[in-house]
Amino acid sequence: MSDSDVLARAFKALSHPNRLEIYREFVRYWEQGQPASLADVPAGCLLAEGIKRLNIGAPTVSHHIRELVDAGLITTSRHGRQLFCAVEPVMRERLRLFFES
Amino acid sequence: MSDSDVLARAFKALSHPNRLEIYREFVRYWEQGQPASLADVPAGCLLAEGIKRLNIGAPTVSHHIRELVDAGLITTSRHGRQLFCAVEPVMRERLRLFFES
DNA sequence: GATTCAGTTCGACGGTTGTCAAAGTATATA
DNA sequence: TATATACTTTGACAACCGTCGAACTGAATC
Repeated sequence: MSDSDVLARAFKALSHPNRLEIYREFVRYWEQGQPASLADVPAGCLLAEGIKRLNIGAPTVSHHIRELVDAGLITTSRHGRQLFCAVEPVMRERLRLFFES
Repeated sequence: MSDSDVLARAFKALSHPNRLEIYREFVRYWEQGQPASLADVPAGCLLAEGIKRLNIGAPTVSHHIRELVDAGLITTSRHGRQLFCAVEPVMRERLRLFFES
């Protein structure tokens, strides 16, 4: 896959307002050094609020998250029945560099 | 329009490999301090090569350029019958900052 | 083991997108 | 004025996308 294809795929993943908002929510947690779960978690790292506000169903969120993963923008890990998502810093830096002149 | 909507629209404009390649071609000229024309120009600032290689028709290129303009990524100016395109630095910087942590 | 919970997969539907051919517009040139 | 150039507009069509409801999976809890 060419460089342009990789970048275009990442931009496509961020090209829908809802998906972009989901990514931003993960960035917020990531900047605090915490992964985010899709559901409420007792101790601090709850994600739900930002995503619940979007008013989209669970299947749609699941679909969006897979696109973010496939584009290399985030990674996921499973703890019990919860899915935790974390920003992929290498791709983030790669995208930042694309806009640097 | 919200911040996320503006960003999502810009990412959408860059989400297709052909359109991304067109934008990159403009960036190349812009970094040399030159606007780029869609057609061959005798004196240096010819754009054609990069875009011709994509093998898409003129109507499609025209359509892609309008999307880049509408997304605020480039500006255009007309000189005679040629259209010159230049990167919009403010939007470029805004996108760079989005990926800065 | 039955039930709840957190997320996934499937199938479907309406809306959007990338592309082209054909026709159109506006500017330059002969 | 006639012709060529450099796009643009229109209309069409296949492919793709975001969303949902319904059914499913696997892990926790009763």
